[in-house]
Amino acid sequence: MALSDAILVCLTERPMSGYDLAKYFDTSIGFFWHATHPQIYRELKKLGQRGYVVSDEEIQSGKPNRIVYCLTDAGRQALLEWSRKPVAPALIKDDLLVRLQAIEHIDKRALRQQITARLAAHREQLAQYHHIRDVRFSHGEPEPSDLGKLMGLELGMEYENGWINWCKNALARLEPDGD
Amino acid sequence: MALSDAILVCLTERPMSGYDLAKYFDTSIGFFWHATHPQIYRELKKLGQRGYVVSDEEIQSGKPNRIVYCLTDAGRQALLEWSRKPVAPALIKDDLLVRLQAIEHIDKRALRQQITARLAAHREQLAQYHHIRDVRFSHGEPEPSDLGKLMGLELGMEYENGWINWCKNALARLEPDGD
DNA sequence: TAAGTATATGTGTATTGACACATATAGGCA
DNA sequence: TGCCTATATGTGTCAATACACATATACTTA
Repeated sequence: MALSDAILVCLTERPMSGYDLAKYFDTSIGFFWHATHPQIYRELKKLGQRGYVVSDEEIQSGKPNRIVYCLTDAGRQALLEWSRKPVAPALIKDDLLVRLQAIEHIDKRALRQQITARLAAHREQLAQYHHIRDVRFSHGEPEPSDLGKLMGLELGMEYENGWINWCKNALARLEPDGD
Repeated sequence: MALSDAILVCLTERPMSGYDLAKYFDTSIGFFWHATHPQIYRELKKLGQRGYVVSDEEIQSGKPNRIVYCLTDAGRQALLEWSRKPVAPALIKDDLLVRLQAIEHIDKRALRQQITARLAAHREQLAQYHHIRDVRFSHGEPEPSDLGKLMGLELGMEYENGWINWCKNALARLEPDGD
């Protein structure tokens, strides 16, 4: 899998151009999957060849024309079939944890600084999730189409909270030493 | 980065052959970084060319000879320099969360099954972390060289607990609907 | 006027990673 | 005897990913 599927998921929201998708990947879905624009443009072509999307060129004066992609019935079917396949849990795959395994062979001062920076980064990310939840989901029950997005946010919060707790404990453990 | 650095980290533990490393990547460090054996063998050659490891062939009768790799001073230096570079937080990158974004276009029954399976998988992983902690780190203060490994385990527990909480809430949210 | 930023689409290439295939031997089991 | 598993090292190849480069225009700011 998976970039192709992630794109199909995005296009259930609304028809989008490659540029739109690239921006979308930098925000909402980008919390759970990443892609650069060359990747997206190439993948869109493949999806078109498979008949999962159709493109429509929007003529624009001055700026380059937008090529807007739209899901086909075959694309929706592919998405449905993909959603039935089992998913393996993603592994953590984090540099910082790898470094920790060789704690006696690395620069401990740098390590403390990195954990401090991480703590700040995770707090900021958590604040961003809270902000999104407050502006989008604070008005009673979410609409059924938004439920998944809210659940995604909640996982993000769970994840960031876990890291924040860990960073605080880690710093407490590492502070005592002179270096 | 990073497979090369992960291998250097492993070799701080003890000299290892490619086969040893592949097994090591399936257990301890494998919680935070993954690698297949062809990848490891190729990377070891590159590390040798850079002078970060030296190899020593252990003659064995019958079985193929083991080529055991050992860190050099240059390798230790490279590890130290790597440990000073800032690390970006890893993103979550999880299929399940991507699917959730298109919740109205996927198979909801399959989704519930997948979350149920995930809950079980995360509980099992958590139990494994607890087991490792109990057998390796239950005897008072950990040795300095083991501190990082203990901290890694703790992050793993934080992570699995977050997922477990989320799965339980998610199932509660999804159950009510007939389908 | 020059520089930077946003819009919009691509190519070219290198690195990484996944996975099948290949080889060789010893030991256990049916 | 045949098959599977464990030990041990590789090659060959394709897909996925990252990143630099290329192009074209409009608008804003110094």
